[in-house]
Amino acid sequence: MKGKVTVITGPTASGKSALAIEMALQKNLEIISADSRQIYKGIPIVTAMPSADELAAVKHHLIDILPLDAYYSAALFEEQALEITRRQIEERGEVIVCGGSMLYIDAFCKGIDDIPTVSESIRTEVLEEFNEKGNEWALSELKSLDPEYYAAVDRNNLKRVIHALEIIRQSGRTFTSFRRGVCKKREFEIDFRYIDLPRDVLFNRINRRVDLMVEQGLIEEAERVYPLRHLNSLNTVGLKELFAWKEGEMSLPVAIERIKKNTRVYAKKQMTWHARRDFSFIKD
RNA sequence: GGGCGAAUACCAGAGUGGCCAAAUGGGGCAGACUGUAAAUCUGCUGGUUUAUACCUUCGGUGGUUCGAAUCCAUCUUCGCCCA
Repeated sequence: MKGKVTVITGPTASGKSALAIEMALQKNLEIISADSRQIYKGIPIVTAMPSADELAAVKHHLIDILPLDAYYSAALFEEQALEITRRQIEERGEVIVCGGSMLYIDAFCKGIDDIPTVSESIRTEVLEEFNEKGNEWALSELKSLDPEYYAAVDRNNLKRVIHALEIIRQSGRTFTSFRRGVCKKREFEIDFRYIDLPRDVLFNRINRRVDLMVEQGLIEEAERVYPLRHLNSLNTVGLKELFAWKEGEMSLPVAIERIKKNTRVYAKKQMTWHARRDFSFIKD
């Protein structure tokens, strides 16, 4: 089954969605969203989700479908996006993947290792033990259970250390044993398009878009989900700053400036990821 | 006109004789990253292509001292107070 996938990516606010929708309309295609936040329901404004009209005009997949407390991951994305891709290629021969979650794009194009999913019970078990015993424990535990990964991880990044411990406990094997890092072959052709704008142009777009979000009701949206603020899906630029404002940590104007700044930082991270990752394999 | 206080790196702001190229925060820049990734983590931010090295900095000038961002004199600017 040969087919073609146009992958549209780029930093936030670079105009990916508009381009994807334009292309979809032109060629009568559907869009698979590769966005780790737009996939959740209830936060359309912060995530700059396509408008209702746009969604009505072009079928979007993996967008606006998960409850805010649902677990999701790049691996799940790979699996689901590939499944949809297969169907779309059968039906239309082509599909568009569009989004700025670079890890998801990477997982889609190159694949991600098969690592067992950690059960809820083990997740909380490890977390509780960590809260009780602290960093030292986590590091020494990893050192004895998986010295190879211990040598490789950024030991300041406890989140990764803990994740490795979860995997080890879940599987009874080292985390290293799962980390193959091989690039999977895709049966379809990938037309990879990265939208690259001059930084000052992009940053102006970001600043304007944040103001626009506020006009569209960003603050109300944040207040609506405020009670759920501990959820990862809401640990998001545009919300966390408003949560901080709600907590009295900063004024509203400051919070809005912070959103702009953090969005710029986020865009830079996306640019760095793209610049440093090797997507050259796609060209052949 | 008189009195007092302040002047520090991009910004804010510590530092009040040597351990100061100067805390800390903000901002900026650069980077890591295969499992909630818009997350998480790291480095740099006076100059010298490398530096446990050298050079130039703490409003200006001139002093005191072995040594000054720190002390003295004076000038400038800015705040506040009395006229």
